[in-house]
Amino acid sequence: MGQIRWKVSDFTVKKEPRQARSKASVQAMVQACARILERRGYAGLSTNAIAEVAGVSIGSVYEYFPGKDAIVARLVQDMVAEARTMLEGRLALTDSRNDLSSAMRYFLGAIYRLMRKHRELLRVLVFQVPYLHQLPATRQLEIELQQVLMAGLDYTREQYALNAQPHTLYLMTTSVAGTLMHLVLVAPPAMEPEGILDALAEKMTAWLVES
Amino acid sequence: MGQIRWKVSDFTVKKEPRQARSKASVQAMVQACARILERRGYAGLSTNAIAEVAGVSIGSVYEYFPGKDAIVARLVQDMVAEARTMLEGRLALTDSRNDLSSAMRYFLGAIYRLMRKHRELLRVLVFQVPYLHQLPATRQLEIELQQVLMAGLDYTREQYALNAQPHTLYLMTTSVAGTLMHLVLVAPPAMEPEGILDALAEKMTAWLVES
DNA sequence: GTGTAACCTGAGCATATACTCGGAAATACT
DNA sequence: AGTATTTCCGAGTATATGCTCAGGTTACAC
Repeated sequence: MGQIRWKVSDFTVKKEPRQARSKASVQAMVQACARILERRGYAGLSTNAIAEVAGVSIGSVYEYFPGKDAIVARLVQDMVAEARTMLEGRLALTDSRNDLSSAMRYFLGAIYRLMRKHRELLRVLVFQVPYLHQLPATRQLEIELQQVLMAGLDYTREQYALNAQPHTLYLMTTSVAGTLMHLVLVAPPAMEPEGILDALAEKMTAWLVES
Repeated sequence: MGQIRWKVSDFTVKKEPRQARSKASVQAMVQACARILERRGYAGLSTNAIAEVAGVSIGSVYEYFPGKDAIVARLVQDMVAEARTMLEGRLALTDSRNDLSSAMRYFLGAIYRLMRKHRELLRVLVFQVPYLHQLPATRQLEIELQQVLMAGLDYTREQYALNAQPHTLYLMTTSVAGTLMHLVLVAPPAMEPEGILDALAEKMTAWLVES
């Protein structure tokens, strides 16, 4: 019963790199991890492969990570950090737009482009990495996205009379996530994403205003 | 580039079982596969483990399947078959209801309960099996769900003036999928599903009528 | 009953991957 | 320059998993 559990110790670093040389090595391992995941999938990820692609020896890998899962966790952590800074920047720009619908559309577009940029890597992380949901970085991303959304709502609440039912926010996030996931990872390229994002933004703002 | 590819030969049976004895063996292997996936995850799935849990020898496994992936494919195929018969039965009942909103709610509830029933297995299949989307059974399920939805719409179109934009159907399916996935696989049990399904059904019918 | 085909067995081989460890090389410190 | 610390190396070991094959057992047709 319940999901299979992983020890947190599997996801923490063994030793903190001190010199610039070792910092570069660690970075190379994480990058190599990303490239292998993109090209060979999670099943094709091994510590030996990471060492080879990163251009370091297998011994160095175990000097800083207890295993491949810790490297994946570090990779996810870095990606979440990138997403956070990017979304914060976009949100600052969004504030200047006083139209709720266009602000929503702008925000959706930003998230879509970010996901699109890491298409293959995201596909492997979501559909193949068993412990993704239990990673601290993943949980943190969910929390922060929630906070960003709430902040945006609080801001626009002063201008519009938003009447969000308790379930509306949940339906919004899960619906948007489902559509974006399908659009980026599953839908054929023939499907025009911009028009769909337009419609999605329109529907979501309608939920907020009319609910 | 693009996703990692699997050969179709990896998913087909090696030899068709003729006697009742061997049919039972094959069924036992598929069941064992399901139990192992639920309890140990995809990483814990091996042909040796399948043979042991199924109570047959490792040689018998390779008599009928080229590898574990073929057994997983067969398992998915069986689950899709179960889902199809169940949904067809429910759809027949749905026809008798003339209220669009309650029919939608009824259908969503049926899908939710079916997913809930196979919670852990579904989680592993969706989040860990790399080739799930490329399985014939998976693609077939998507097509059939689409057809079921279209049929339901055609039926109700005679009673309501449904004005579905080209993107509305896509947004509906992906949104519902996203919400159901989160509700079943991610959301904490504390979250009350029935109320959320109520709200979801209401929103979706609103999309169909007002769009 | 006898022969044939289907079915089953499991020890064993090949391969891949995780991970160690003794020691060399580079860097920092004084 | 001398010493300590950090970093790196990679052959080697342990283990797990995929998969084979020669031979035994069961079911069925005649």
